Amino acid sequence: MPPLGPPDQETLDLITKRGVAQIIPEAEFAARLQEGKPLRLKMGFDPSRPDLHLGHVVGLRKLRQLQDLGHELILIVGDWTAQIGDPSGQSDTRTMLGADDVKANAETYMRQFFKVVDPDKTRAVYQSEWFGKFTLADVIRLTSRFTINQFLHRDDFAQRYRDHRPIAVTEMLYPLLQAYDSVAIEADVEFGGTDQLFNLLVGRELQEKMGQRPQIVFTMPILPGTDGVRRMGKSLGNYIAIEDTPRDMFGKIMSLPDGVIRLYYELLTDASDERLDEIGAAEGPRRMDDKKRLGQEIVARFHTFAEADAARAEFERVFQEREAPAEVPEFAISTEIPGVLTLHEEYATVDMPRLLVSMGAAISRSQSRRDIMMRAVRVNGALLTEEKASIAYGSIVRVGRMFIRRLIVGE
RNA sequence: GGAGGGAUGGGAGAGCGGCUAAAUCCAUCAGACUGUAAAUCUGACGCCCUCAGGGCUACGCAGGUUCGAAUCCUGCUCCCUCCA
Repeated sequence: MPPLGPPDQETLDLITKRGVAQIIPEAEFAARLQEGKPLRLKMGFDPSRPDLHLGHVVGLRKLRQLQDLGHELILIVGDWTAQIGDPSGQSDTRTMLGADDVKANAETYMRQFFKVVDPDKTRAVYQSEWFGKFTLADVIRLTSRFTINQFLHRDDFAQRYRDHRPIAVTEMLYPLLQAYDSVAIEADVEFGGTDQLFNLLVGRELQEKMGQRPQIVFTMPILPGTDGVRRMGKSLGNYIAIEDTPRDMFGKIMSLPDGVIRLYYELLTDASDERLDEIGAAEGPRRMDDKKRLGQEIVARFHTFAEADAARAEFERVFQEREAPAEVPEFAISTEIPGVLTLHEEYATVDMPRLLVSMGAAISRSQSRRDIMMRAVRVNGALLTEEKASIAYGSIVRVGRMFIRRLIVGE
């Protein structure tokens, strides 16, 4: 590893300005980068939710940039905090994950994680390394360092308190545990979304109280999900997963409201500031082209360039030209399949609503009927209006935009 | 320990004896349009059937009152707030 030199101004700007919400205190962060030794970068991870999406990638890219300067990432596997649940989420009671589940989830997580972050400069540690040994006395000592008043200032708590909505005692513990993690690993910088600000600051304060150099707090903007409004999150169903197929990843990006494209470029790519301004100002077809390029770039990062190009071509073909995709999944029919009435030499007579359920196009016959009534079902491009139909083998059945299958004869 | 409030469809949230498969909003799905799986507009949105009609389930759980209950009563379970 080359000796750590201070970053040049350009790199420093990229790290501290681009896709950053707040660095506290900023001057000190710059100073620490000049110290010439690897900083310990801290990032937490909730092992009950091992699926990474683009919202996480914003932070991971930042970590990567710093790793490339020689700094070291310490990933905290939050096997204890996961049981509490972060207050910023909906307050659902969590069940305790078994050690095996945690481990399996952690592995899944790492597989995705290292698509962005450098594994050679990453160390994963489990909270149970220190909390496993914690005694009640330790807990009391820890809690005694803060007041309820401080915690009630946290936005989320303040709001709920004002609205007379519940705040669980354990929720108070969450920031404390997270803060103690920083002490345990002697973190130099902790990263999180802007919603994490409070927790990160508690860590900073606790370190100071315990005689350590307080960590820098580094927050990043929250990436909106595919609805363009709410934060990207698995529970909200508006996420683009790192492991989505190229087709889905591209499609989901195309389904983003136009208004957030610029932000996506800003938080997820290295596009120059000039380019960002262009994107913000683009109108008409150019806007769409920017969106397609974004899709390609992101698909390429998590898959390959070839797949990215293919995803774009496929999208244009299927959704713009309204043609059948290059590869249509097949569905084999036989008399065993509900909805198939009789098989003839070259065609089959079918009960369409029932067949569509068998094919997975709809969850119930009622739903299928509605689809047919709403003119959403086509066979080889021709609108299907009757429930009883004769369909030639090899026909392409399409329901809406997304569902498409070729019928073949199977055993 | 005391007082009070609540549990309704994927979510939020109306309804408070029949006109309620249950307003409205969000989400979802479809159609039109288009420059996209953008935006906008329109429509659908429990399940089943021999389907312009019919049937069966459904408003925390279990009973009850009633010709009829998400709506009233009783008992349970769970949740929340406030006061101490």
